[in-house]
Amino acid sequence: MSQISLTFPDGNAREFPAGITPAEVAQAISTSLGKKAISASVDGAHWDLAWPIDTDAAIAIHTMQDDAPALELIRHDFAHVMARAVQEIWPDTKVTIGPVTEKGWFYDFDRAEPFTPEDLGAIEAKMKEIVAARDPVTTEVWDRDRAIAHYRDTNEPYKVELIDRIPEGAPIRMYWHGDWQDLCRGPHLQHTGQLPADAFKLMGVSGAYWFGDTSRPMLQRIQGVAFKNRNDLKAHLTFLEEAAKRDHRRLGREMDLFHMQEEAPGQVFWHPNGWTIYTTLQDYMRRKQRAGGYQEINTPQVVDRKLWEASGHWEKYQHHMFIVEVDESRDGETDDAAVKDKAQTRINALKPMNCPCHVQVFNQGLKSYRDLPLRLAEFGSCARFEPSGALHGIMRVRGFTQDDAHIFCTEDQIQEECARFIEFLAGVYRELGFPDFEIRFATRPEKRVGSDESWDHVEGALENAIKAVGRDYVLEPGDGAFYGPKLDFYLTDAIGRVWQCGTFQVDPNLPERLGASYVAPDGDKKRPFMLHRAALGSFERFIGILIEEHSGKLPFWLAPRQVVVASIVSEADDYIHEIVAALRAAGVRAEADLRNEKINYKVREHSVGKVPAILAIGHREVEERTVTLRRLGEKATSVLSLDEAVATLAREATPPDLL
RNA sequence: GCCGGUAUAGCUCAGCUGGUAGAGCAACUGAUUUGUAAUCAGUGGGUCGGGGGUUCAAGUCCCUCUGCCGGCACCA
Repeated sequence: MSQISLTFPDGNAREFPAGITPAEVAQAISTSLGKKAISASVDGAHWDLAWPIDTDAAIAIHTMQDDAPALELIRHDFAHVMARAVQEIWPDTKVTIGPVTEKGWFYDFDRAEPFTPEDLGAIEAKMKEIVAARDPVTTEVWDRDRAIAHYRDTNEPYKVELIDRIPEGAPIRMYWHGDWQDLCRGPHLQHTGQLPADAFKLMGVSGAYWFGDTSRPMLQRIQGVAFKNRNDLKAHLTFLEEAAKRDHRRLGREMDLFHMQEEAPGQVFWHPNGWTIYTTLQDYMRRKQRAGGYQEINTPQVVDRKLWEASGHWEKYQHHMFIVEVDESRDGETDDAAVKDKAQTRINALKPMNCPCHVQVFNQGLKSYRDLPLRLAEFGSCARFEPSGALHGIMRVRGFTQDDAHIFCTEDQIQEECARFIEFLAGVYRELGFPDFEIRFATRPEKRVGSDESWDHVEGALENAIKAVGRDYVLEPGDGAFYGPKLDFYLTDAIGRVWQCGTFQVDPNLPERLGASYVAPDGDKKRPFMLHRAALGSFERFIGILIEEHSGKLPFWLAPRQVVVASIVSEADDYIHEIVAALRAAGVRAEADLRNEKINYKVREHSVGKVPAILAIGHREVEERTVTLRRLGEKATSVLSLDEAVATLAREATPPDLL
């Protein structure tokens, strides 16, 4: 038998007979490692202890101490244990796939009857039995025909499909957890008793399409989470509870920011507090854009279908548009049948995006190459008929306002404009408290318009721009629009969710369709490029992210209610009016709380309401012309003179770009 | 859009196998003038999401529509 050389993490190499398994390697190193081993890395691949190694390789033996492989095995084996439990309880259930997810796993099933939330308890109980049984996990490689025949016999059509998807030459592995058998690429633990029976939880049932294919019947997905021990599970469940407390939908109600209702699904009714955040943010963006060389415009909401036909949206995007039909004969308010016969209905659509309207502005008058780059910005209110299942608070809505702009420029100006925009966006994000963001670079898709030379040039411009400003990017090959590449900018919020906010798209197509042109130096008319870009994305989503990021405790300058001046005794009322007036004159959003309540009550109420500063005023403050300041979330208080307090708070109320 | 769940007072929720609705907080009224996360007492408040059906009787059972929640799909 031939020998192979295995190199360990410490750099030492040892000879072993070919076909040795990691289990045997671990045993050869020491009996205790042989007992503790759960899997291995072989040339970087996660390797089952039972798989033979046939060639020279770098090897590392993993134990439960190694978090990443341990968690992967735990979650993966739980997926199988759950599928086995389900099939033991409901033998008519067909199994499909069950991959590991970020905190656990899911497994999709095909069963006529829906799983109920109550069923989850029964499944969990059965899973614990399987763990307690300490059933061995074993594996074999089968040939394709045998595997297919097996799954035909056992009436598991999804597994047959899966085998068809396994590329020629790749091993088809069968695993057994006790007597229960599944097709799986592995690796796995050695027996079910290695699973922590007190560190998993089934989280729910939902629908899911087989490989995302909406034309197929829906499967039922059961999701679970699993950790190495009970404490980690508890920590995760606590984290979920905390996340729920900072949910913008909950805080939106508690802080009286906005509401939504049935008659306008996916659209926001902003209350005074919420609208204060919105306008403060908008004022900020307006100043930033002006400083960044943008000119602000405003364009119509309701636009005749003719424009959408010209832009291509009518053909490609109609299902997402709110269509408005207007009978123009209504003008005369007549009942005259003859007039009604002549009635003409006109079909309009609410704009789902601003770009076609911006081209109309560009097209007015004659543009020269000297006008380029021309940067037209609009806080553009858009309406999109998003599918009902996509709606989510104010993060995914049907009516929203973008901090949109379109830059009309020449091909040679794209790189410079892209770099400028990335710096602009980075500055905005930094000032808004998001110094870190991710750029995803989406390149040419299969179906596209334009020559390869043109794509080469434009993609190169974007890549150079990213490099020029010293940023990294994640490449998303083939994800660009059919007319040009794009950059998307992603923020991660305080609970780890990733949101797309900013975008930068290169578009030679729409200027072409809508006949935009400029006069070039040689006197010829040429097509400009159009760059679609947004930094915040939409005010609605961005405010939702801000709320969740800060658990409602917004930075002082953005807080809708900045200071409450609360009386301890009613003799302080006159002085409090004076304080409030002084703060307001200095640009601070201040209000008085003169109610006949104890200071404890007021402090609690305004703390719950996330007011960043409370000034408590009693006899002492009146006499000394001071204020006692208490910051949100802090127990300590500090005494300041009135002038000091106004100066300090006024400074804090100043937006970051004006400091 | 699809699968599942869900809808009771302003909010959070209770209401068992059908017998015409309750609590806490909030609101309102009164008393209390109070020193940093809930002062006390009293009062009012709900066609139980909409529509239809079964039944002597429906918040409760059935159908349907709508919204919301969790996923899937979508987010050129």
